[in-house]
Amino acid sequence: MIIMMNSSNSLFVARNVVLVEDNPAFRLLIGEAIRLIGLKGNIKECATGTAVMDLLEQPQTRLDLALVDLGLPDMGGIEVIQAIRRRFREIPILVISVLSSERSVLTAIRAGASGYILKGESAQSIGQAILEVLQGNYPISPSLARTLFKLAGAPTGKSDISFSLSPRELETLQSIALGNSYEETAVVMNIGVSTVQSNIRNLYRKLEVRSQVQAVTKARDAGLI
Amino acid sequence: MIIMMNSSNSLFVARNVVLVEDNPAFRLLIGEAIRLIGLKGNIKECATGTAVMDLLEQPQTRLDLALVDLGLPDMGGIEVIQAIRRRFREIPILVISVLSSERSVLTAIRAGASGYILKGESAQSIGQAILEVLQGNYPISPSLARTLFKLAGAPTGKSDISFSLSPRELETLQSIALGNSYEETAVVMNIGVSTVQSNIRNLYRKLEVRSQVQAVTKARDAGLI
DNA sequence: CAGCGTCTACTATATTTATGGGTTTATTTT
DNA sequence: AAAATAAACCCATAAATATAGTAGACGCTG
Repeated sequence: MIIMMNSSNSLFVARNVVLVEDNPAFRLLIGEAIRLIGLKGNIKECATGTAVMDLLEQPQTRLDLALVDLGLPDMGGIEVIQAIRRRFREIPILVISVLSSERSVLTAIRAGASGYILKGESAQSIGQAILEVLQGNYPISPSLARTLFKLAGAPTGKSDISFSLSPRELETLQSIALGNSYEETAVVMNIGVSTVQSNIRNLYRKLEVRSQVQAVTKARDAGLI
Repeated sequence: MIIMMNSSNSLFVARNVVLVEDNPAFRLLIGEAIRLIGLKGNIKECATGTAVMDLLEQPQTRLDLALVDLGLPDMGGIEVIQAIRRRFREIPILVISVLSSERSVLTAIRAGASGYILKGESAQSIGQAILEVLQGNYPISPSLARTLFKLAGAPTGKSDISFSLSPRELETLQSIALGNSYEETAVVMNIGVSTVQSNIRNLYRKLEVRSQVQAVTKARDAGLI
């Protein structure tokens, strides 16, 4: 787990790094982490998303590494990541955030992050993570590994949209999603076909759809199935 | 990153461990890893999948940790993981394998693995990984982290089943999957409703289904949509 | 208690879908 | 070259689904 620090290592040549972080205290912490691992480079600090955008727009800008915080005052860190990734296809982008939610991790990964580490970590650990992304690895805080496993194993693709279907309506929808007809659904749910129709009608209204396929698709996207 | 070894730590009480591994050399390596971290426990070694099954069938069997190799002589390690997971809902299951493919990692995770480490690692690293799973973390070899990121970010869920739909049949199906009716599909495809019906009928036969929802579901699973 | 939502149920009609029957054309197999 | 196969098209019809109107029983909330 310990990466040897070798002064002849190519990791330690001068590098162009952008640090996106609005909080001065954390800028110091991360600066400390960078010093700890002996990384020499030209470090640009951006406190806002717009500052990053300005930097990316300049044609002469070169980057080898981006360290970005998700919580910025003016725009979402996710958009910043996407913008950086669009401009520099290959560079490592390490997220350093206080946010530990599944949603944060997922959106960051989808946006193009190469690693995700929490701010609770020590300067030493953060430095270690920086070394790893530079080597092409994908460091992640141990407490987030579980989240990552879950995401990898269960491709839910959950959206944050949530529909307030009643229990029976949900059951009805789930039965339909399995490919059951109204009649089959009525049998397995121990209700009449008329009731299935009622349930379907009501959940169609809630989901704003007008066919089984649309309902099932929408429900899948919303993670109801 | 370094976990302190503290003899008063609850990790080091006696534990019931099962080691599933057919190769004697690797059994020694893993035994060495266990000694290195000072884990005391009752270690059962199984060289075959059936041996594990026998063990699981005994009512008095108690387990706190499973270490399983994916390459077994008689049955797939995946099935072993599933069986262990069925019997013991909560225990950590650490995969120790030579297989580094995306597919191996994914199926192991879906089967219920709590960590995945490659056999190329040192006894020290393996021991470290064992400590981590015991703490509820999800250790993974650094070289696999990229795979995990990819899986988490791009939930393709592709199955290897492939159906030979003709181009028009596929188009028809895709239109239906968007929630279009036969009539709407006919318009966008510049054909008659009758033809849509024919296409649908033919692809139903190929997919062996009898409704839109079933067809769309099957096609999604097969990665056609 | 009046109102709202849920769950159940029925009737009735309109629309859509599933499935039967075909034809033609092109490709592959025998 | 004849036969078989599959794609793409059309028609007709029975089955299933969507939509509308209505309504009783139940529980919850203001």
